[in-house]
Amino acid sequence: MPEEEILRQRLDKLGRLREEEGYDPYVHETWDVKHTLNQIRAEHDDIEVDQNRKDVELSVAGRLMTVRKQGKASFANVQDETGNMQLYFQLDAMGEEGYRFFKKWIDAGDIVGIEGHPFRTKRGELTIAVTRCVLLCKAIRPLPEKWHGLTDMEIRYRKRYLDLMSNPEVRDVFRQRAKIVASVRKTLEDHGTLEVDTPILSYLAGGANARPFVTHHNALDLDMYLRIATELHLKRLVVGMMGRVYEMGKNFRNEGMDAMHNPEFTAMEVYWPYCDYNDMMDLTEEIIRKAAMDANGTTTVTWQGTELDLSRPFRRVTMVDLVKEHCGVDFDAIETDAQARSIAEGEGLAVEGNESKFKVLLMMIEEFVEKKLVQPTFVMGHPTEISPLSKRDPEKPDYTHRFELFVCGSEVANGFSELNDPIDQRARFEDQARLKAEGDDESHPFDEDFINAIEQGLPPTGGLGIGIDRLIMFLTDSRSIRDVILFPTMKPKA
RNA sequence: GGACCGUUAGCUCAAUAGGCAGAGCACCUGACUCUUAAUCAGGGGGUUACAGGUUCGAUUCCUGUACGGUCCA
Repeated sequence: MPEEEILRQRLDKLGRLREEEGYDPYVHETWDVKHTLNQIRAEHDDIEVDQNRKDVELSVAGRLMTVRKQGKASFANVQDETGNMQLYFQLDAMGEEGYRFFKKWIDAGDIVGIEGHPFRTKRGELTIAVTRCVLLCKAIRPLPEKWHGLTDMEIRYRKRYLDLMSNPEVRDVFRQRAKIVASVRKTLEDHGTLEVDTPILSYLAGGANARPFVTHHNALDLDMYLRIATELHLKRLVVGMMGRVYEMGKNFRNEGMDAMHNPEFTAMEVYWPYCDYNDMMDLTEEIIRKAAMDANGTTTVTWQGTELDLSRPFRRVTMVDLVKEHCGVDFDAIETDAQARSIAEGEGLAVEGNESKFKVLLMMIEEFVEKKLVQPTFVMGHPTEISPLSKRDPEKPDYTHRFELFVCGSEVANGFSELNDPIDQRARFEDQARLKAEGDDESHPFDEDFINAIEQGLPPTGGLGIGIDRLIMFLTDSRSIRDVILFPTMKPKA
């Protein structure tokens, strides 16, 4: 049946309901919901077969998902946000008029208010024996198939409301998401960290190496950017003596989409003055462990068949040591860039042009190591060249006190001791500007006011960013980032 | 960006060595006072994603496009 035909039929029925009964299903504003369905299931589990507790008055509301109409007695299943329950409609209990109205006008997909008593059928199912059924809202589009649910991934993402109503387990993922987010906030706040809001719309998109989305402010006649990170604003707050601060919110990066990337995603960034990257690694572990406990009640996680043990300390190992371990190459012994390039080529890596040895080190990590980091692993010691905001390792100034956390081959967190030497910071930005001039559109922009801020004096500070969507993916065993974002970015269909 | 796969009724899926496009759910009519994927009887519902090509004939074969999925970069 064409969709318009279904709509036409339902609109026709709606018209007849208004005409013949003088009943408008869209005028209702409230229903006194006294019980949720799960609550009833828990409280009246002791009712025996064939027993009807007429002394108990129930009042619930929800969407009818299946309807089994018979002559003078019918059944249906109603769903609310906690679960679903069978309803028993019986002429004798509802009265002639109430039963007739139900049978003639109420259909699967409609929203109803129900009053009745708990009882258990001969087949043993806890059921509400309906005394009153009020049509609170009429649906004029059909439900997805009741047995298989909605399986078409495209429709599930584009019309999430259909996915949520017909696949209850999807709602559980987003409940877990809320628990994880709350848990992260609680952990941070337990450590005296203040939640703040910094601009999403900004005239400079810094704090990470990524291409921003560009928009335009008409009144100012100014191109503006959606933020790619919160870092530079949060560190200004530390300069301003706000102490420990964090922000959890959306970042936007103008890049490809796949199972791990959505153009808009949720990140949490936190900055603690007088702490370093080791403290941030400790904090990362604490946040993740507590989130797992709060969401799942355990620190053992299975993601797509791989068991992850979050209870043990996460391994901490430098990039140089990882390349030594996985490729047998000692970068500390490499003198020149050319030497590094030829070694990488010997390992089968296509190195083009004049990559520095530090860029080659990064490429080797990405190519040969990252995928193998299944259990949570802090990769440390990133080259200064690729870390324009990180403090140098005083022992090895070409490297920084930085880490990234990898889980199942994916980056979940990134943190470092913050660079607070304003002279060095200016030089790093100048390097980035040079890269930009050479055509690198992911180079970090030069932010003069940020330099001014740290010229005022940024205390020694540890900073950390966590990819919240990815963390949620691992804790909810979700294959794609789209499964943990309610309305993922989709290309328009037509 | 590349490779592969998918797109048939609102939903879940069939079908043809190239020959009238089918089922279940949902929808409409009727029967039924313990059903639960209710059942029974009847009915309506299709530009087979879109655009071309080959052919007497294309949903099926070919080319392209769109959207989606999986893997790779």
